[in-house]
Amino acid sequence: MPEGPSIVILREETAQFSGHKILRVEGNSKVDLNRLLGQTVRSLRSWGKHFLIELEDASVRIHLLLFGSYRIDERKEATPRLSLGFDNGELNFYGCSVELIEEPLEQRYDWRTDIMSEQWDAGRALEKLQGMPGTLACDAILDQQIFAGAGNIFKNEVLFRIKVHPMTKLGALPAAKLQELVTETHQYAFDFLKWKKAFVLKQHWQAHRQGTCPRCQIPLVKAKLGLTNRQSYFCEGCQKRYIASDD
DNA sequence: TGGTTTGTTGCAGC
DNA sequence: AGCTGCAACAAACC
Repeated sequence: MPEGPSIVILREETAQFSGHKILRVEGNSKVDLNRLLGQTVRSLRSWGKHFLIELEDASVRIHLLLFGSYRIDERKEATPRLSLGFDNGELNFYGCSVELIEEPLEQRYDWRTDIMSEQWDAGRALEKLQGMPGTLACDAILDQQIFAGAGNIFKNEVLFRIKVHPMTKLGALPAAKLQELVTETHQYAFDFLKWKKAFVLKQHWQAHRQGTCPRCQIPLVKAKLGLTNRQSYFCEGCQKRYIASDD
């Protein structure tokens, strides 16, 4: 469920509720759900992996984390974390993080950082990356302050596409490769969206959870690298580990 | 069958 | 003080 393109799909699937009043609220979320009752949905938005329900005097922020799920006009057996009833259907969330945002969304979120947004600013991302030469490539792609919406699949697929070893420091990358890292992360987001909608996302994985390099036909390396302890899949044959001059 | 995992936070321990 | 690593959450997938 949870990477940026999946949240865009969630936003599209729930568009029917925009402009409708919340007639019923239930759920085991710790936030005060009563205050949502009677409010009209101003807009349904997303920022990175965040799904945002903008109401009249607050917004609800849903983060599906790793295992979260949702149902539209149907229910699962489990108790919903948040269930919203409208005059034209219902929206149920399970196993997710729910938070209330009191301030205006424009104040909280910078959509230039969201890889799925029309306001995505590649130049700004590049500047941020240039300012952190010691950061590993595998950590940079997971940084939500730079690529909001990118996750572990992105990390593995983008580094494979641009033929960069996950342990390469940004400062060691040639300028053109750093630029490629930005453009391919953005490009992969829309490939992900297209393939997920067609139910063929996994078929297009070249490195993530794969055993053999499709370019070199040698075994891929599987290792937990970087600050995040997330699994990396990469090819030691074709993904180059650039070395900085001061290393 | 059960280990793994599209994620993040908070806290214990050092 | 600031880091690291783990628990917690909770469920589909191979």
